[in-house]
Amino acid sequence: METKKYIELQECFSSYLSKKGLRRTEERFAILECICDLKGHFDVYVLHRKMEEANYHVSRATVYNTIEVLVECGLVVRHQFPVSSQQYELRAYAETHSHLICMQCGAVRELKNEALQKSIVSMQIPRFTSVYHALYIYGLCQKCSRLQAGKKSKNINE
Amino acid sequence: METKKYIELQECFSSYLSKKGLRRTEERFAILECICDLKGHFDVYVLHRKMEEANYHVSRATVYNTIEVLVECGLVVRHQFPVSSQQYELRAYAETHSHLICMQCGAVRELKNEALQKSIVSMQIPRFTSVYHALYIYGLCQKCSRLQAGKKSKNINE
DNA sequence: ATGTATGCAAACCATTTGCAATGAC
DNA sequence: GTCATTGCAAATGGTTTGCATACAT
Repeated sequence: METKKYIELQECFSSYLSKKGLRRTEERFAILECICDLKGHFDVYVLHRKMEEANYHVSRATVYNTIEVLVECGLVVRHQFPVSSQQYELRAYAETHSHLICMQCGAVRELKNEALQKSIVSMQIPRFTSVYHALYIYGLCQKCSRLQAGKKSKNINE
Repeated sequence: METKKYIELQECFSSYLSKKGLRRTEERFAILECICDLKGHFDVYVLHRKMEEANYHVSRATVYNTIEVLVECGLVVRHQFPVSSQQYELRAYAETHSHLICMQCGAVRELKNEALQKSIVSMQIPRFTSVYHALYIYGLCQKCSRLQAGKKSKNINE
């Protein structure tokens, strides 16, 4: 991420911390900086490892704490329901409601579609103040799609 | 869920099991039936408890195993990235890409919008075979929105 | 009869918690 | 100086695994 953008985020984080009466510690800014370098998706393990690799030691507890603050202030997005266990739903229900996620190999790819994003953002929702959204499209990536097609033609004789 | 719909799902599950050479056990159908009764979101804990309450005992391991099969055959949706740990992303990145999820209290509400769903489904995606999608809109529910507004007016004097 | 599926309990691992030491204010 | 934040290690809790038993095919 270009320096200018990082500084904006840093300032945003800094003013959020002040506003909330939270301390501006070296660790917190180091973690935000590391996240900026990671660019895409990450989990605590990856983030923590990256920081160790850069010879910047913070405890995992601090990483969790800082991420929490970053999520609260809206700089970081948590890609999950806000409960700890995995959530499921009958597909029949779920479908009545974009990352591209391959159901086979788990690869995650981003999809940009301005028109769609626009229509989501401009949607009027009663009794809800929307802040941001995430669209996940599940399916098969090109590679797995081909593999599956291969299997299918074999299975014709079953 | 009305009986007719459950039977359809049961048949779908049954034929999937046959096709894959998996056994059609009593437990597997009991679990699917219980999921149909649950209707909305659930986790393994809730599902397992519900079955115990109905005096139908299955081990948690079996619940996990069966859910896995149900996800594979597309009857059940897993509301998460296909990795075990929570995934994060800089909001600045995530935004370039509908459940209504309250960022404050975690309440999850469903939002239906046919036009939007239609435009998502009809979207042409290169090198990806889409199967289903999930749109999460994060923000504040009415209750928390009011609480926050209350706080803000207090904080004006900060 | 064969080998998959189940039940149980132990193992695993991401995340959280408790507490003493540190350091931002 | 005060008290939030950190680091460390232990605890927690959802999920997975190993293995003996049960049962669908």
